[in-house]
Amino acid sequence: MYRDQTRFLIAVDCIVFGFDGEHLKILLVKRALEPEKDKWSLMGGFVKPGESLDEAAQNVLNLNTGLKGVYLEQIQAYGDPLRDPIERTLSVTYFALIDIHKYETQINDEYHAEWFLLKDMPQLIFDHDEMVETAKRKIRYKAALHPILFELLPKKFTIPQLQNLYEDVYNTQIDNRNFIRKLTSTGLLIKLPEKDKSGSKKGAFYFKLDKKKYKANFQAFLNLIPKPDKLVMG
Amino acid sequence: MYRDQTRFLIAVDCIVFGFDGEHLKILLVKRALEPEKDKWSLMGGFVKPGESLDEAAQNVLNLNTGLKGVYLEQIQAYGDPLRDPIERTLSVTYFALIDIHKYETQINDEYHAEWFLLKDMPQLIFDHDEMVETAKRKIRYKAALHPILFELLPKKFTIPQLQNLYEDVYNTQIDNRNFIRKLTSTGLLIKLPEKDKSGSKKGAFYFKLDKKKYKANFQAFLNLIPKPDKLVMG
DNA sequence: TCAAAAGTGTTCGAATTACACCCATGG
DNA sequence: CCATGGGTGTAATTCGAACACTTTTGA
Repeated sequence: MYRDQTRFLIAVDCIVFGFDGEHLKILLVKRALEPEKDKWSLMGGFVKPGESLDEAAQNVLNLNTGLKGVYLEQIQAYGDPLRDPIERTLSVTYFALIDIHKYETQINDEYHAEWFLLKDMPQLIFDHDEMVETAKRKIRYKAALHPILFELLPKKFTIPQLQNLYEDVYNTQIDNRNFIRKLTSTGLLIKLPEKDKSGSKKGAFYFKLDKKKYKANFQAFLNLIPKPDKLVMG
Repeated sequence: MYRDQTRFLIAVDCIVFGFDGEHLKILLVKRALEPEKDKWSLMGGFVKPGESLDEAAQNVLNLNTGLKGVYLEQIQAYGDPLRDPIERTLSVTYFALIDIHKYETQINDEYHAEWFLLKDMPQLIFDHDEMVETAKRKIRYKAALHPILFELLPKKFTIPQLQNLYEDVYNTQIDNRNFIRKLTSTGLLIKLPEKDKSGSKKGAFYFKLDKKKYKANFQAFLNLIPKPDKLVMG
């Protein structure tokens, strides 16, 4: 068999993004064990026998927040020998996109996770800050071409909400007429008869995703961001 | 410390691509140890204490081929509990892009790795076929936007060579006038005075990469492939 | 001299941008 | 009635796709 080979701890760490209508946020927890106990950290956990990586990530998320069936995507494996000072641990990172409103209270009550604006999040333990940077790059890169940001919104959402989201993710201003035209040309949206009156007197129509088209066209290239060439991607 | 947690074997597996002027090829080895001894396999190896993942991948490549400083990029971690029948092993895959001609003989003489056309490569062990499929998707995805395919060519190369490469990777025909125009508009190429006469009587001018611009513009979006929207990406 | 590949320009249509006004409503 | 954000159309430009002929030279 594979004698004489070293075995290592394997962890998954989740970068959980949410959107409050204005800004992208990240969900952090206070680390429960030494070292660095009570410092802010990504939510993570060790992979257990019998768990695949994807399952481990879903379990970590469920344990820390109570959420199930969340949109998760593997980002990268981090294997620096010294990244965990106690014992060498390989970490596989995932990003998670969740509808912040649906779970906001639940999270704060039952669990001790907390949302932070990306701009003023605290420093994290180990190499977690680097992981967050990579996750931010990855989400920008991917969302420039694929409609993943819908995962951050409720089932019913308005176009101004969506535009705010894109504007925050790319830190840019988007012309609303062009944005709407491109958006409707994708055929991904279904207009609902109701309006959201919370944002303005006139109210904005709700839309929902056309699930079938969403799944069928997920790999197709979008171009909702003007001149993505100027953005630094990677 | 982290007691009561299980440790696992960690491997890296490299999907090594080369280009013979006509077609993309993949470099495979005969597996040296049981189980599945002497079956075709990706080149891989266990991660050792003190080795980062990137280092482990470079070492695997160096051990199997003698190559150093190769273009390597992490693709994905595979963690299915049963993917290795002997003992659970996490595998982190990398793709490598190398100039096939520079190393062709060396590889065949000293090592027992062998180049295969992607179209008629043998079946591989474990989940290696799936890894290759993912690597192919990844390289197509990335090369549609970033100039990584240059890594497959010698320092001096001709535009027809480059076009063959793109045509093979995307299994499509590209109009040479449009291709040249887009290519020169990137400013990445420097024309050399010499010609390559091996491909035609007239001969084709050699070009080399403008390394500075290559590095500076690596993240910029290219669009050398007509209508990438129609390709399945992911 | 001719076969075979390299190299070069222009036209057309589609897609993207820039841009300004009316609409609906709650206060 | 008016302030606020939501929603709509058009013209100008840019970008990509389609397309055919001339050049070079070794055999």
